[in-house]
Amino acid sequence: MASRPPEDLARQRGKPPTIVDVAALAGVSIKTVSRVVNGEANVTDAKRAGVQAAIAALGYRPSASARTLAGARSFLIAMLFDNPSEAYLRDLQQGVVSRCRDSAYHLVVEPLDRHAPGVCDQVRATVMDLRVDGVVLTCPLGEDPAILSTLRELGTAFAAIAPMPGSEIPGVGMDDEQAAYDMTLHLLDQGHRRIGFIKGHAEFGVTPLRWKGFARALEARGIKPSDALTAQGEFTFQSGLAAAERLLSISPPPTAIFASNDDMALGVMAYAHQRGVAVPEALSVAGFDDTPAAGVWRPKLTTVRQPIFEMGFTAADMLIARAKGEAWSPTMRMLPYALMIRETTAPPRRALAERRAG
Amino acid sequence: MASRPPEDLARQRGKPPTIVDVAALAGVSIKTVSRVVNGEANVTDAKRAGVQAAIAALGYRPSASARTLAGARSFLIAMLFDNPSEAYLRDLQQGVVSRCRDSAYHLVVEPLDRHAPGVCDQVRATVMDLRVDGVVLTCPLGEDPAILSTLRELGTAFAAIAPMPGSEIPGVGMDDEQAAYDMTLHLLDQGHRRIGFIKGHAEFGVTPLRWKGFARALEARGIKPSDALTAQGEFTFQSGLAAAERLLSISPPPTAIFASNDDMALGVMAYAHQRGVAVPEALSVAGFDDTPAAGVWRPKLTTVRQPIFEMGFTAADMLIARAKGEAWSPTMRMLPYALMIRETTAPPRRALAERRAG
DNA sequence: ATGAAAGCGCTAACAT
DNA sequence: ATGTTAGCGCTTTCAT
Repeated sequence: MASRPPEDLARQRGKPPTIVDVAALAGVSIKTVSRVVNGEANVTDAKRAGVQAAIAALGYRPSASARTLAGARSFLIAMLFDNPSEAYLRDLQQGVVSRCRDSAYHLVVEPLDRHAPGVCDQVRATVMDLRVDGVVLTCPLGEDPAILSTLRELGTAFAAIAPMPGSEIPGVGMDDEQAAYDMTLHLLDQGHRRIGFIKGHAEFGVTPLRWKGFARALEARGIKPSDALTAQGEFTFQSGLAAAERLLSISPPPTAIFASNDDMALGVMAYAHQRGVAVPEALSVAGFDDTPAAGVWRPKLTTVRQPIFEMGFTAADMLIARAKGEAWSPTMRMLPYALMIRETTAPPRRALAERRAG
Repeated sequence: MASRPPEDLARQRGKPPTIVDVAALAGVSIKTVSRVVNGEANVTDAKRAGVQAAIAALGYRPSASARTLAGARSFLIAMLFDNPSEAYLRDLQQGVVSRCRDSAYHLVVEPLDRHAPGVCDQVRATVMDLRVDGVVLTCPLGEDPAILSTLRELGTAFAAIAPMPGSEIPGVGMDDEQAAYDMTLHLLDQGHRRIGFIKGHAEFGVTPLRWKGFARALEARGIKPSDALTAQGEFTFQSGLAAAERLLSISPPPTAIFASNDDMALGVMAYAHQRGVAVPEALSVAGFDDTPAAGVWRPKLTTVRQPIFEMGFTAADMLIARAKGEAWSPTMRMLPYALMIRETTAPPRRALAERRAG
């Protein structure tokens, strides 16, 4: 008997169209359809147009599984994360997905607990089950030796968000140190001399960077960074609040506090509120990130705008380009940041008084 | 020549192990390996153990693509969303992924703009590219006719988060109306009589439900809900702040405000702070959701705890069960909620004075 | 510039 | 209880 029975009829309704259906409609071989779908050369314009028409008519979309099995790519990017900031995560996801859409890629998310015993197995499972084409490592996962070595062992491409500069880890970041330097200068320029600083979570690579930028700016103006005016935070609202409590209890208290991220800066503002300390009149506050909340709270927070969406977009771009076989330069790309000077920073009272007198 | 050349040697390093490698190592056929992997019957304990040992030794994980192509499932769940609350989204994702892990399933995320012209194509692309086994519809997507019909057309199973009760949409939710009723009763019991209410975004199904619960509780105590004390919100901090401004400008002002979600309740607190209105002394505030911020702000927000993580978990569970061929009852599952009575609700001043007098 | 044929790694249907 | 065989829908050679 013939080896292809009522196949084509059976396809009428039910399962989605395949490359065979498209080829039949367009009157070409499946290889030509494949060429058109993948934007390859060696197809005449007429045939290409015909195939495209057939694809549109059938609403054809190639099966990612079949492509994965036959080819070498899965059309899947995985994003690994263990980060406390929901807003940060959302922006990143949005950036990655936005890049994925143009190339029929999709984003698989993998929330992790980096201190749990089974993390590496989790990572291995995701990569091996899905054969993902690349992995986006949300900070601080790009600094995790266990995860990094798991990925390298698997031979999976990855791009870290804000990896340590000079660490040779491919990824996307910004100049955290310079940004912190700039923001500190802004505070200094307003006349602040006693500036409190809240460090980020110790496990994040950006934490020492932001601190360094802060300290360098102080020193540029002949001020020695003081331990008393430095508090350890964890990038959470709660830890910012606690740090503010400590910082504002010393005397004389700082006239400004620079927190290593917005969530902590918001915690500082909440504590100041509680204590009746007026912001920015009695205390200036600066943050880092420019989360949605920063622009919405009153007074509006002065902060550093991180290009989070763009970082996600760029990381996905690197990974997809590599999967397509384009040149892969495992380097760190730097994106521009911006100081968002809003309402929480102003000259300190004393400086104000002196200026009036002067 | 023999038809299987140095295949097995070539596999030494490089590509991941396949079912053939496992079968060879265990000395069984690939079908037996498949049976073990899929937990099917008809394998002796000895063989099963041998296969499991081989799997462990090789670090074998079945290729999802191959399984998809051969079988009928993709081991992928997609989550579609267009929701303003980052914290909500994160909890949901965590819930879904947590259920996925036991079954080698993974989560694909698809942020959408439900008012954009191309949404349905986006949905179609995700489902067709990946042949996802199920879709989680984050509210308010479970009420979007266009998305719903696209999914039905595609024959894709879906579970909505908080679909309208009685709408026949399968999913997971809680009794929003009853929860709002309970919270309102709490306010009433404390002596409040003039209670402001901030409605949620008009496009969300829960919005009229929460309002109804509020109104029903008022009426149970002989109070007529008043338009003047009702404000329209959009589930954002900003809209809560604006609503508070309007509500607190009428005279006499309400002694309590019940916001339809936490972000808006936080906006109310921020406005009250700005105006020097003490919470809860001069104004009680209640929210809905129990986001992380609710337990961390001072004073801590009284709110309704939504089982968001559990909803995600359950939705994934329904979808995975269906994909496995288990019984699929396209119904709405109800999960329990809880009142979190914290620090932002207290008897109103006048009531306090009366009690003292009494 | 185009196509034919051979798998990719699995599961399903059917032996045994 | 176990194994054999035929695809799933594509991409990859390799012809033409």
